Amino acid sequence: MTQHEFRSDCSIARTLELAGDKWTLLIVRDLLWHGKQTFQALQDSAEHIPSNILAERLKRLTDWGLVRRAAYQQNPVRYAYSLTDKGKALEPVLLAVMAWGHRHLGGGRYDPKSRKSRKPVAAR
Amino acid sequence: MTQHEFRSDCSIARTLELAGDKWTLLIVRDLLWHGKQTFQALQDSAEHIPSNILAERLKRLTDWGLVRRAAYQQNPVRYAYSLTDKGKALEPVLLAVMAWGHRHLGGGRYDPKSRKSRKPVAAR
DNA sequence: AAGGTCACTTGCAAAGTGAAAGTGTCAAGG
DNA sequence: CCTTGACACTTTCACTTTGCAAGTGACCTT
Repeated sequence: MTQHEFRSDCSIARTLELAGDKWTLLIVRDLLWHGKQTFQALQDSAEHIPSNILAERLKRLTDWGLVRRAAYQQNPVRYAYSLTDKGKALEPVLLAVMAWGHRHLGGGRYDPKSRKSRKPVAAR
Repeated sequence: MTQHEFRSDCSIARTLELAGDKWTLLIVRDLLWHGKQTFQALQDSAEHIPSNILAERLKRLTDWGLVRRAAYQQNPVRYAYSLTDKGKALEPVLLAVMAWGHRHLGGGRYDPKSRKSRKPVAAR
């Protein structure tokens, strides 16, 4: 991990320096829950992340040790991205964010145990 | 709340459209845990949020119904910001983010029950 | 040789960010 | 009465980030 000057000691402030944007947690979501492993697969998600942003975020997540990149074949070389333990440890964050968005923004819900998604619901 | 076109049905993607930046959750943190109520108090936090950003985020949080603004005195008018139930419901998100940042980025920890902060710890 | 896939990279306009200074309201002090 | 000061923002502007589109290079299939 690159050494980094944090704004403050606050764990929340620090985490937001890594993941405080509209895309990073979606990449983690796809790696953790939706079996996406390749650049292409990540790019094809419903939210249509621009490829330059995806490349930059994967680099950052790799630098910070949440993601690793490995060639899974040669000729042609193809890479698989996967979460490290540090990356997988974000699951409770995803679950809490999802629960809030489901309850208050009417978004869908995904159940990691059954690996199934439930329909969204009207916001209250 | 302003009607808003969400990128997708995903609850996480939706929540990130509201709170996917480096500041929003810190404002919620200060309102929820640190007794900050005024613009000034929020601005004086350790992370030094720029005042234009603070104003814009408070407006957004208010539009989305997580925060309310009320004059607590006249002559001169002074405003107090506070969280609605919808805003308070973000506490589990804050807790999960904080736990991750404490464990993996060496940030400090705050205990809502005792209202005390613990020292940061070296990252592993 | 031509076309296709994958994994990015580049170019560029538009939007967002942040430091600093400014505005308007009112109260208190000299 | 006039200056100073607090509070709650707003404005300005340089700089950075974002996002769309197109391009690149490696390699494979037809």
